[in-house]
Amino acid sequence: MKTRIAPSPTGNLHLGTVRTALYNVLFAKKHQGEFFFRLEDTDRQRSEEQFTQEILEGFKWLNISWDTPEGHVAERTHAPETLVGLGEDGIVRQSLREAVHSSYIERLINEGKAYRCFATVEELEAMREAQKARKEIEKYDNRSRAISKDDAEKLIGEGKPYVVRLNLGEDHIITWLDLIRGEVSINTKDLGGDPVIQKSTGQVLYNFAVVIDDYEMQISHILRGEDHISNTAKQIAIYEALGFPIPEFGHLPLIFTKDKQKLSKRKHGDIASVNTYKTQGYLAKALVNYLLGTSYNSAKYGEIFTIAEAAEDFQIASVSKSPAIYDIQKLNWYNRDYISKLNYQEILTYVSRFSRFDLENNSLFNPSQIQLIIESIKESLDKFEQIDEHINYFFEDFKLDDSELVKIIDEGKEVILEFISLIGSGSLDFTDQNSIKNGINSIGEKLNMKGKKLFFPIRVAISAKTSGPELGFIAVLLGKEKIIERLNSALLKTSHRH
RNA sequence: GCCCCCAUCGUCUAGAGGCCUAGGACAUUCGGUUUUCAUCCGAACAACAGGGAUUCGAAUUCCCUUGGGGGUACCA
Repeated sequence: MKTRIAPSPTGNLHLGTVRTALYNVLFAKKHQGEFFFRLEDTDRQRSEEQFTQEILEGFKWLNISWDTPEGHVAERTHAPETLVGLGEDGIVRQSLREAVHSSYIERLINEGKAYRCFATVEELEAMREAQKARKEIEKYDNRSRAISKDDAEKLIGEGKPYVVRLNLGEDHIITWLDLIRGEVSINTKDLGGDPVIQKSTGQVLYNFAVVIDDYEMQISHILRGEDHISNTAKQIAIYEALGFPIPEFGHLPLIFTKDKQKLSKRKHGDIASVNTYKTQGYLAKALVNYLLGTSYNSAKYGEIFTIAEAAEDFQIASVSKSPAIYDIQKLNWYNRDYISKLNYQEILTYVSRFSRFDLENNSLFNPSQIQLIIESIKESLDKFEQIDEHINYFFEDFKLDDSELVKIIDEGKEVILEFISLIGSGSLDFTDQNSIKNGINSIGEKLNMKGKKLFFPIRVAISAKTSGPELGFIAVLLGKEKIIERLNSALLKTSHRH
């Protein structure tokens, strides 16, 4: 059992690519097979080295690794001993395999299974126009099938450009037993005429290169998105023409956005790019779990599982057939769950990377205080990017500008006034959070206030937040001076009464 | 247009003819805890797209309709 992922470096690492990779890894793992990586970098116009690097970094971040393929040495039609295009990194680069691809094209032409088509783009356009006018289905009419060898050679001699097309032969039905969908069949007459397999530039087309490469890499099971279903029919026709054994295919459902659009780099930008999750402080394991959890669920582990755990009872046939809608809330839930399972050292590492404050070498707080602070807020972190909005008031002063917050201060100024005078009386111990808490309680009794009315004004005054750790906890860490200072400056925001 | 794929709570899903009064998770709402917020705990809300057929019995099988999606290149 050999599976693979074959991304093309024409953009950032896409969530869909990762999901497909994950299922291939999972499937291979389940059957103690191998998983390979091929870079489909033949589109020189759109491929960029920068994207290649991003994709590789993304895979590294996600902790997805691959095996090194050996290839079909015995059946090789060309010289080298090892798989052409295989790098030391175990990656097969399609762009290095052009000669290999061409050799197979030649073979197909010689065997009469493919032919040269000299029709120009203009001719083909005219043909389609005419078909349209006649209300026929627009497709290539296989006009060049009949060109004789002599005529073809003559035209080549004249330097006329040509493409190579695969001869699909008589209309017939191509059927395969899809690993996920069951039997799928497509009539060759619906394929739009004999497909081009080599461009006039000499470069082979995607569908052809894929077949050659998958064959030589000995891929046995191809799991890919369902947007490839009609490619599969064409590819099977190529496998048949070449006499290659046909691998198993499985077509995964796509990921959609809420408006049921295919998640695309162009239209949905950031959310489609893995890099976004990395830079916002998602845990790779959470993203992996989320992605696997759409379309598959583990009978044994329920919602939360690693790839290794999922592999224990993975059944390819029970992967969902219908598309999954991207749900950031569920991803966030996974991420919170994974964060909560991290130990403090791990959290500190992440949090330090995302905070603008120097947490590991801090002048205001010692390491154990930092630990208290971080552990007090870690439960409310969707992603590490949010760290500073939860801890900033510990490290720096703030301006109370938000009208909601000012309103809370204004309505609760008596509480604040009372708290200031209580602190002034010297009866509160700022080394003991219970002392502070009891103090606040006594204010509640005195003013006959409780709940929100009592706590919110103080909380907002000292943290500019409506949520966070215990007030006593915050007060002890910030200290008496800072608390008084913040209470007083909060009062400046109130409408003056005295 | 043509071809192909898909169809269970708002979302991800469980469900392989009777275990389904359709289960779980996320989200939402309401309680409890926290004299506040968050956390945590408990509960509620909420779905088999529609119509036929097969069957003693259908979310599960078949057909049609509808809806959604994908493909239809000398892109990958």
